Amino acid sequence: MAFTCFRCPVSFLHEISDAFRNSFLFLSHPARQPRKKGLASLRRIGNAPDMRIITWNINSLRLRMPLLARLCQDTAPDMICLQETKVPDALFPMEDVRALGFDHVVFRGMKGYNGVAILSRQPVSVLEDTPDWCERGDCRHIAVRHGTGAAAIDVHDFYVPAGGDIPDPVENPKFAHKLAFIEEARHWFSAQDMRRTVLVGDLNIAPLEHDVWSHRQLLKIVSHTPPETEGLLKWQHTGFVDAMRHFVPASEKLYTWWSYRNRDWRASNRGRRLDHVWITPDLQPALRGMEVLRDARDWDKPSDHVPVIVDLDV
DNA sequence: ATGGTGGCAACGCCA
Repeated sequence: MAFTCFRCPVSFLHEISDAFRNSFLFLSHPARQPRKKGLASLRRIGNAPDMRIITWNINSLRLRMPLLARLCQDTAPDMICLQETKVPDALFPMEDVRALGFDHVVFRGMKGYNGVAILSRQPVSVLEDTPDWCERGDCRHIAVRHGTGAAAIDVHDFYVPAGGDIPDPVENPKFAHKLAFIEEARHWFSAQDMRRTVLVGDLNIAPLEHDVWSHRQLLKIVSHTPPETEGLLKWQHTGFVDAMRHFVPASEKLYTWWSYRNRDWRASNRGRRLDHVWITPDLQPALRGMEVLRDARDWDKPSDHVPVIVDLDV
């Protein structure tokens, strides 16, 4: 890649136009597996949804490929939005991902850090007209259109900068970058005419009091400081509603991340809700269920984030 | 108040 190109290239699996090959591919993959009973607690009503989307900061796709396979077996998602894939595009494990039944994959990765990917069972097309946030060439956002015409749904997958340790934009350039990122995102989305849009990802901010284990003790901790939480809510209010809080009242604790640095994450339960699912209000009637897969935090060599599942009847 | 762990990639960064 030329040094002058700050934009990471978007790579995607070429559509296979031949009908015979399509049907062969379809048959060569296991049919969509039944939803497993382990999700009995899923906050939903009725039978299988039309579309199950999962967002997960996987913290290295290649290292945790077996966990991704398990996630698919257990939950049979239609689409998975990953963050922190930590894999350059040239090394993306396309064959492994296809073997899980995702024939339509888009990704934007770089060496060592960041990286996002969307895995889909059904065709998607990349939304090309998205900014290079803060002109960094970071791989922190990718978006697709699923379906066509009036039934189309746009899905944005974000990995917001963590922001370092010191909550001061003057002292800490990483914190300044984080604030600039969410401000730029707010501006961009406020200018969009959004319909049937889902925004998911690791937004690295826990905006509500009960999105953290101790509101008082975390007010000066990056991820829960007022400039971040206010900035994130302003971004959300450009046209989204919080789909997770649609199911879990704001008065109830809700976390998606537990630090590696806690000896017993479940006992101490010092969690934060850093991962989010937002939808435009026209999709609110389609909301069928949501689940934070807490058990994934105890899988072998876990990510510090757990998957969040949302079911839509679209 | 401090330090605790993990991934990547190379003996330090980032989270």
